[in-house]
Amino acid sequence: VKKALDKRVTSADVARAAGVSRTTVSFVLNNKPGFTIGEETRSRVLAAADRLGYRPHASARRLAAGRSDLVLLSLPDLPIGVNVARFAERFAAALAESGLTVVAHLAALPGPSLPDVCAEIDAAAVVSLTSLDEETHAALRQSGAQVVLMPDDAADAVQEQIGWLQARHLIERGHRRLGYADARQTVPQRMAHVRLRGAIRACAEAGLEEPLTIGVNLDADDAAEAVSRWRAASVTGVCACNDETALAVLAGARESGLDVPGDLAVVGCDDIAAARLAAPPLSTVVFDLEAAGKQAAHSVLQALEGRAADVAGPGSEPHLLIRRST
Amino acid sequence: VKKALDKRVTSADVARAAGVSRTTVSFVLNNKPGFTIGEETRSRVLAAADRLGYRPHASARRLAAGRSDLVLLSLPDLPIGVNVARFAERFAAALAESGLTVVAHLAALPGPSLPDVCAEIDAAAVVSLTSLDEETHAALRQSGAQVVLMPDDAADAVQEQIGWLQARHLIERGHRRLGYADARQTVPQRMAHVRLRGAIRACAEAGLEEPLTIGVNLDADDAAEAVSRWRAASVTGVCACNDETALAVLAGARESGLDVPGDLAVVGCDDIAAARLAAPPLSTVVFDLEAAGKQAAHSVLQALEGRAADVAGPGSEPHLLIRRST
DNA sequence: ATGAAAGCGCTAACAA
DNA sequence: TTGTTAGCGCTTTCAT
Repeated sequence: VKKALDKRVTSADVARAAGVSRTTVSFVLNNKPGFTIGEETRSRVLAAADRLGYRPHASARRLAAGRSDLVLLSLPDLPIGVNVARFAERFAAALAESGLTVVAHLAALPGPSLPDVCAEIDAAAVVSLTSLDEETHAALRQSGAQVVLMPDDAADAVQEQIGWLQARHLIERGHRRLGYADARQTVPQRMAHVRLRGAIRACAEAGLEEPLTIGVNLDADDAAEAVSRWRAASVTGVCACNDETALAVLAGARESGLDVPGDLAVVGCDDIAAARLAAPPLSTVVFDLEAAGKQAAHSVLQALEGRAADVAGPGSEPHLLIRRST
Repeated sequence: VKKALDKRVTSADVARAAGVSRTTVSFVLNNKPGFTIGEETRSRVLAAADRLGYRPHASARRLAAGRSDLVLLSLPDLPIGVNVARFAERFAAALAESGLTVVAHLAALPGPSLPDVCAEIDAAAVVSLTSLDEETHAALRQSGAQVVLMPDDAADAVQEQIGWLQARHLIERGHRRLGYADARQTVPQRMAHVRLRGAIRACAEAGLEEPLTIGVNLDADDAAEAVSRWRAASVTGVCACNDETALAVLAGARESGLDVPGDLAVVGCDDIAAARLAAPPLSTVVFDLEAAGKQAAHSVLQALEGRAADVAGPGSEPHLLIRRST
């Protein structure tokens, strides 16, 4: 038994060690459907591969086979919250079962563009959590991606619905002039705009002015300033683009000596743990991306099945609900 | 001009279109050091490549060149916080400048193991944010990774130091019996144990009993129960493994009608926004992973320079400091 | 049931 | 300065 430390173990090495041809090795290791492998040969090959610590060269395999088992998941924003985490969890679980390998592209980081990364790893499928423009989409297809999945209009509608729910929540409780707290400090949440649109729609439907939008840092002093501007404009209820921003507004109101929700009502979005633990607990819109993760995985699988699929559809309709705490 | 929609554009196509050989194409596109390319030929090749929308087949390139420009960043826990985000940001920025492509492995997700993923994408380097056991490390090397980077003893020492700092903070303020709040609900933070060790050491140094450790869910009721157990054991100060858990303890204390920090002092770790926005604001240990990210990138680059490097060293010493709020 | 041989698309000596 | 040629490690038809 000789241990080679410097050179890669190739399938030829395994073949030699097992006294068979490379073809046989390939058949055995890939469990080829044409089940023509003798039991003794099979185990001999397996043993040799194991003993030599053989790992097939993935790039060579992709080149020869002309297909890839890699799925690239593009995550837009960087501190990754629980919602996206749950999405990813379901997504990965479903794909793992089919032997696909998921790697993530952290789009918020500096570096090569999504199509470049896709090309570099030679992914079979790309799933993005944000809509891609036509150009990017074309580039992805050209990069070899066989299937490209992204939120479609339906998914956007869900985001819009979130803003709508927030505003409705406040309007139903008698608020006639609303504010909207946008995140200023963090990486701009790409979905914030869509949500705002929903809030605007809710106001319009109720015959109200559209919300007074103010960018808020995750800082009590800064939020206090925003709060005073809202107060000056007779705003009594504020929708925040996410829970962290909502917590900032809460802190700002507290600093201004205001009672929440008496003087100022706040509703967030995401249902992060910290929001539930705040005093008073935040009202927040909960949306469940788990189902979407599973569905996205199925779309990918189905599309890859025929190895010829195109842009696939929605990420399903997450259950939207508002958790009332105030 | 013919547009082929079904077949991949290969370097041969470009060569044909430009009326040169594949070698020339390869040289031009890779900007080979042996700068022997005529200006006219060069532009002709570039034009043809662009016109055909040529993208080199990355797998084929890796196979032929025998090297990879992929770096796999393994992220252990899934909701990804700001610390790790900042680390990744610096890390990616430094590597992007050198033309390396970073993709992330979300280790918390179900699916193939790190070595498997590494092999599948054929990464040149792997960086993990948690220590890898000897077996995994060996598997990674066998998977073709030329450099494997992970927190070493020094990095572990930093984590331990965090726990120590938390405990010291409380001890210095006169607390003689400490509690430790471990996360129960979330994916077990792999570093929590190391931190706890630091807290234990601080207690030992001060001649105190070791902290009473209780697992706490991110839930006020559950935390309230933990709080009453601590109170029963005369605990007056609690170190939490992270800020979210600390917020839960805060909520639990509030629910029990206790004054913070009067009746129970709490110190977290991570300095998340929500902690700063809580009432009262949380004391927390801040540690800065940005420097570590940059340093990790440099280690990778240096190691890859000689394409022969081994396990590299520390992730530098983050600046540790405690933000006192109470 | 197994092996021989022809590539997959690219790079990199070596010629010319 | 450019083209010829020989692989990289694997898959896969086609013989055997």
